[in-house]
Amino acid sequence: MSEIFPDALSQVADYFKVLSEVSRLQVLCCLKTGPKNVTQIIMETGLGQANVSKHLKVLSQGGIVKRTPEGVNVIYEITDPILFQICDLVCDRLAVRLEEQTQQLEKLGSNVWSMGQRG
Amino acid sequence: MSEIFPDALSQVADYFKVLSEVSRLQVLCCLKTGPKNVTQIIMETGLGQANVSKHLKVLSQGGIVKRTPEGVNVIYEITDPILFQICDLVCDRLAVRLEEQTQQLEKLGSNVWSMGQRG
DNA sequence: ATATTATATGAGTATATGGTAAAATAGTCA
DNA sequence: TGACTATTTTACCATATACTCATATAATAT
Repeated sequence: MSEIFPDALSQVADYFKVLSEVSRLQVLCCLKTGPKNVTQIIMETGLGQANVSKHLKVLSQGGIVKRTPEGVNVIYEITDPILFQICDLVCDRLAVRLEEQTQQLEKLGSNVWSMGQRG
Repeated sequence: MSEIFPDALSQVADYFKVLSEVSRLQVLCCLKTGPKNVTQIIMETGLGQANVSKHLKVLSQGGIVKRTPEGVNVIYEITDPILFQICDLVCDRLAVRLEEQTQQLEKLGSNVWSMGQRG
């Protein structure tokens, strides 16, 4: 975010894009507890096999996950502990927003109520 | 990222999705120096008028930007300072990756060189 | 070599989204 | 009211992508 030129921003955008899909976040959550092979990921997430394979490819090419073949299996693991810091910040932000929305709803509710009571 | 259920993850994914487009990051960079109206954003970013308007809507609905009409103009500003912490973390990560890639290229280069010198 | 298991890839479809041009809306002033 | 400016919305096209099914590749064992 230190540059205004689209060239630098596109890399940041690409990073966010990798994280902008629920299925991929599911896979990452699944990998949070440690390295797993594809079959384990498929079972834990409940996603389709080809689907998981493709998402793992995206995550791998995005540098978020490391791929290490091990015999017949392929082990995937999260390369970047910063990832969870990022996700935590987002979660914090979402929590704040949720709280704000709740407060606004309460305000709105009281307005509706007072209007209902009398013009 | 604290939940495994897709329901919670979809909100995180949505947040990332808003940040996963170069044009929107350009707009956010432009707003980094302070609140601006749409015309200013259009001029600073060089993006099309309708395009900027749409992106501002996405940013606004995503809760990343606050919209305040002011006479004929509409002022937009970043609601969430955490945003830049997130972007900074991503930039840090990208920098690390770039460095790793550079090192790998150097290794590769030396290998190629030694192979060229002799088997 | 063949079978088996684990993973990756290709084709096809449905959906989502970015960009642009044109029309619509909102606010202000004469 | 009508003209003018700022912003939003609509219609449309092109492109990207998530998902599934089927097939291909890779590694291992018999």
